[in-house]
Amino acid sequence: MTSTRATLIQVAERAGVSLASTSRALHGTGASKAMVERVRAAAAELGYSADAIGRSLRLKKTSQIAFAVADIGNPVYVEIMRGIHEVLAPHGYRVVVMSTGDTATSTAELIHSLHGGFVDGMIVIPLRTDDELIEQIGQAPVPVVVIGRAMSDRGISSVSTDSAAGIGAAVRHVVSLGRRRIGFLNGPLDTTPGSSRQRGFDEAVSAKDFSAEGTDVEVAADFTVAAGIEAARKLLDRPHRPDAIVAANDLLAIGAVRAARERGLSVPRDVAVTGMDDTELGQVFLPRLTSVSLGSAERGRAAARLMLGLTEDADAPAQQISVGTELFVRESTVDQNGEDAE
Amino acid sequence: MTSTRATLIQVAERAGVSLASTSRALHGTGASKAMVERVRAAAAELGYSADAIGRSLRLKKTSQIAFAVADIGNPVYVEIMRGIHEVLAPHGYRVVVMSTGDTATSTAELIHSLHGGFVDGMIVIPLRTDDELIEQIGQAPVPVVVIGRAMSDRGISSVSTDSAAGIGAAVRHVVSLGRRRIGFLNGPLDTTPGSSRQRGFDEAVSAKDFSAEGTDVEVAADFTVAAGIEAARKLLDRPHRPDAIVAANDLLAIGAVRAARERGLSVPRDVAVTGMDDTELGQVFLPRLTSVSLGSAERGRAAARLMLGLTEDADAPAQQISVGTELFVRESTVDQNGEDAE
DNA sequence: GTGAAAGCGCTAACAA
DNA sequence: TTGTTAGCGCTTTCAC
Repeated sequence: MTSTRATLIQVAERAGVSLASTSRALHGTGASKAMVERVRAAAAELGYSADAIGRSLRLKKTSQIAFAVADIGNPVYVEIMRGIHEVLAPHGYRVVVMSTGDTATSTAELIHSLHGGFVDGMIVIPLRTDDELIEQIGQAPVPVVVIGRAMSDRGISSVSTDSAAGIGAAVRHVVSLGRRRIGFLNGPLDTTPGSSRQRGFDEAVSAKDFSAEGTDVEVAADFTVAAGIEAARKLLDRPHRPDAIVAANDLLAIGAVRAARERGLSVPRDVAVTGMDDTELGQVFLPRLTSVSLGSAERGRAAARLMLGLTEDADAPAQQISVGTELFVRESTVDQNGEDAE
Repeated sequence: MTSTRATLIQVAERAGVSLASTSRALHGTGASKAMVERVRAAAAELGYSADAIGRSLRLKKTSQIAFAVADIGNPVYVEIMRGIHEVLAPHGYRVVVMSTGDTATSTAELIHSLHGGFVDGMIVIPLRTDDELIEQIGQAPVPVVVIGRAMSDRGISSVSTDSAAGIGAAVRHVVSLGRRRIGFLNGPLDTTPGSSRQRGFDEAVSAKDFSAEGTDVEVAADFTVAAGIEAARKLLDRPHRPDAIVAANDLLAIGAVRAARERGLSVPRDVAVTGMDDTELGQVFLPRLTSVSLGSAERGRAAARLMLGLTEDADAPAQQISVGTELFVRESTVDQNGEDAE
């Protein structure tokens, strides 16, 4: 950790040519073969690497994109980040992680911090999307892509997924399995995911081909296993116990499985359980969770691609990408071979 | 996304004072109260925010720290990153995520990229630590903190954890439960975690107070559930089947539970299983996994603190922090109330 | 206490 | 093709 970095001026002196020629020979165009050769050699001898800051100042481009999220650590967000990184890294962009979690920073503050000019754009997953946020994004000095609700009608590029449709798929799946009473285990209704999933359930059970006998709804305090256990107990203790529980995410679904086991109920025999997000957690759970994938990595990739477009033309019209959902059927709804399903 | 950012010069003009005074009034010292007032007002009117790049160039400080890891997405790494972020963010540092995963970039290349000068330091978790890597780190133009093996004797600040001792704790735990035959389910031996955990197991079973009847060892192809199932099957199919399996991480432990269920064995009654890393995955698994915490978040925090020290004095002597391990006893070894333990 | 000016490392417009 | 020079936005000597 002792070596000092060489500057372009030093390379120029070493090569015995001008600063401009040196710059051109290394990055730009219009340098003779001999010049390139000469400068390259000098640069190599000095172990030269272009200074990112000097370059940024001149080019007005940081080659950095921020990824802002409430709680880095949430498996779904991590998966999204992976997708973002996968697309941006090959284009020379670095990903700066910003989190509202550990400091008392709000999403609005994160967006405001963009005025510092340390990134060329921001991909954000807001917990709630209200008018104030939309306003904030409109004021942002760099392109912002939102993952969550569709917002292109408000002039903001966004990536969404039809979680409502995903809930519908889960409901139809358990009904097709012959389940008669469907419980819906949702998270807080005042969140974006909570409200859209509720809508999905309501639509699914009011469809004319919905053939089950009845439904029950329980709202957990948040999207965690603990809250899921709590709420699932209530669901299972209803006079007419559900024989299927559609949960709004995998953590709630795991809570539902636990609550069922507490009561000596077998999953999926007595009660089928579905999750949402298709996390690794759910995939290795016992029983493996039937879950609706919202294409997390793909949402990240899509957002990153939108961002790449915006970095080229910040005033391009707002785009809107919807990533499809997919139901993965596993042991928590279908006893696949009887030996390890419960 | 249309607003343009004001520069310090504009603020100076607006306030009708010099550039120097403006800068001093906003950040520095030695400005009169009236001046501060005046400049603040002008800055507020223009919505001024200092440009991070111009500032960096002048101060030779980016306020960014890189976090480099093979595979962002690994839950353990995510937890570490959370710890890092938690410590660095309040100090005004941003965290830049670098991953060797999706591009063909090696750890060595990531370290080399530090010559670009876009961060003030790097926290890295190398997959393998050989002499070449140590050499590379010695050449790095900014402070580097390694999470993994202890390396302060090589002049590199590092954070480690005694996973060998952790395996020992797990072994003693199952023995204290009265288990007679202990199986060790390890991951690849040519990795840093694999080799130290093997050492831990060997030491534990050769201790003179080790009172079990026998041991078996199986090495999985990698640290995943699938590989764990595979290797655990072999362990369970031995002539003298183990009544306890100590796994080298939570994913392998989950594989062991699965393999046991396949054979109609009950966990923990027929076979007790322990994991390592104490991931959320293990905590919500069914049965909840007894696991040895290696203090992931704390390792991240410790590394971040070391880094903060190094940013103040890059030539300070290399420090070495060891984060303690802790055994969390849960349902996979102790049937806690009979109702939901398996 | 305040202002003028230099310069961090780089690229690009302009001149030769 | 090559060199000279200005300037990106900022902080900090240095004079006053």
